[in-house]
Amino acid sequence: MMSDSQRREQLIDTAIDLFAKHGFHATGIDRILAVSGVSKKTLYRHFRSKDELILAALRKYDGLFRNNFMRSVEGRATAPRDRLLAVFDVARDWFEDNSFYGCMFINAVGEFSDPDTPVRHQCKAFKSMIRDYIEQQCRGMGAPDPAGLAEELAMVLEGATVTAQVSQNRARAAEIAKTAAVALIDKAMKGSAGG
Amino acid sequence: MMSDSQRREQLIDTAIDLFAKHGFHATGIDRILAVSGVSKKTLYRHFRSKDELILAALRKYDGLFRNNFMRSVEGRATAPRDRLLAVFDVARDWFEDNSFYGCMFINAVGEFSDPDTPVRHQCKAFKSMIRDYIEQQCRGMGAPDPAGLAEELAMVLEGATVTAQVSQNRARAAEIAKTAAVALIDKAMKGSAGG
DNA sequence: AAGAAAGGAGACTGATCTGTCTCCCTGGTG
DNA sequence: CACCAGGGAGACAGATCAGTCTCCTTTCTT
Repeated sequence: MMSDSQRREQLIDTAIDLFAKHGFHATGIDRILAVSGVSKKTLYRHFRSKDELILAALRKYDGLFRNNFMRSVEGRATAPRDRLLAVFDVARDWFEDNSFYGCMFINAVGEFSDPDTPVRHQCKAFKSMIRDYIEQQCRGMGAPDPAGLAEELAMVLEGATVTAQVSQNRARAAEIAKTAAVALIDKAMKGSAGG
Repeated sequence: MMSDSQRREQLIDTAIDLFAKHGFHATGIDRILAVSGVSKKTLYRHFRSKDELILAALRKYDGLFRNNFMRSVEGRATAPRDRLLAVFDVARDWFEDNSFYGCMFINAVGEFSDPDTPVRHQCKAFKSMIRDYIEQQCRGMGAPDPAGLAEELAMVLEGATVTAQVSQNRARAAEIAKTAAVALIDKAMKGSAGG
C-alpha cells in the first residue's frame, strides 16, 4: 500500500515531469492527478494550492539536481580544474537525456515575471548554488579571482543550456561551452601559481 | 480613424508587450483586446487563432529586434572587433530597459516544448540570425575559425541574457559577458594576422 | 463481525479560456 | 431622410481551469 508521504512524493515527482515538459501554466491539476494516480482530495491535503505544489516541485528538483550534478562531477575528476571541465561533460549527458527540456528554473522565470515571488527566489537560489559550487572549484584551483571566473563559467553553462534547448545538436552546445571554458580558465590562471 | 492595418499592428504590438511580460499561456485573448482596444471580431478576421497571433508577434519582434540590435551595434563601432564588443554594450542597454523580461524566444521555447512547431522554428531562426551576425563580424575580423568563435560568443550572450533575467544586477551580467568575450576573442585571434 | 477512519472517485462551483455570432451604432452615399 | 456596410461591444457556447465537497469503498481496530 502507499503511505501518505509516498503519495506526496509521487505527486511532486509527477509535477516535476509535467512542469518540465509542458510548462507550469499549461499543466493542469487534473493532469497531474491522472498521471500520478493520486486523488484531488489528497493533493489539497498536502498543498494549499497549485502554487505551493509548484514550489515543492522546484524545491525537490533543486535537491535532486544538486546531488546528481555534484556527484557526477566528482565521480569524473578530483583536481579542481578537471572538475570545472567535468561540469561540461556532465552537462552534455544532461542535455542528451530524453527528458531534457531545458533548465526548469529558466523556464519558470519565463512564466513568473514578478521578481518578488517565491518561485523567483527559488530560481535565484538554484543559480546561486551552481555558481557557488563552480566558485569553490575555482578557489581550489588557486584562481586569482575565483568569484569572477565562476561567474563567467556559470554564464557559459547557462548559455549552453539554453542553446541545447533550442538547437537540434545538443552535444555540440556542451562541446562549445567546454572549449570556451578552457579558454576562460586559461586566461584566469595566466601568470598565477596554478597556471 | 484607425485603418484596418493599423488595428492589426496595434494588436500585434500589444501582444508582444503582454506575451513578453506575462508569458504566452498566461496572457488571454481578452486582455490583449482590452489593452489594444480592438474588438474580438477584428482579431479573428486577421488571425485564425491565438497561435497565429503568437506567431505574428514573434515575427514582428524578430524584425524589430534585428533592426534595433544591428543599428545600435553599428552606431557604436565600425571595426569588426569593436562591433563584437559593442554587442555586449547594446545588450547592457537592453537588459537595463524597464521592459526587459528576458529573451522572448527563450521564454517561448520554455512554454512550447514540441520541437516541430512553428513557434520553435521561429525561435531557432532568431537565434541563427544573431549567431550569423556575430559570425559575420568574426569573419570581418579575420578570425581563423569565425563560425566557432561566433558560437562561443553567441552562447555567452545567451547566458548573459538569462542571467540578467534571473539576477538583480543586470548591468553586471553584461559586464561579465563582455569580459569573457574579450578573452574568447583574444584566444581565437592569438597568432593570427588580425591578433 | 461491527464500527470508525481515511482515501479514492468524481460531481460540482465559479471563474476563465478560445472562438463564434448577434446586435447595434456609426458613417458614408443617394 | 433612407439605406447599407463595417466594426465595436459583448453575449454566448463549450472546454478547461483551480479548488471544494459528497459519496462510497476499503482497511484497520476492537
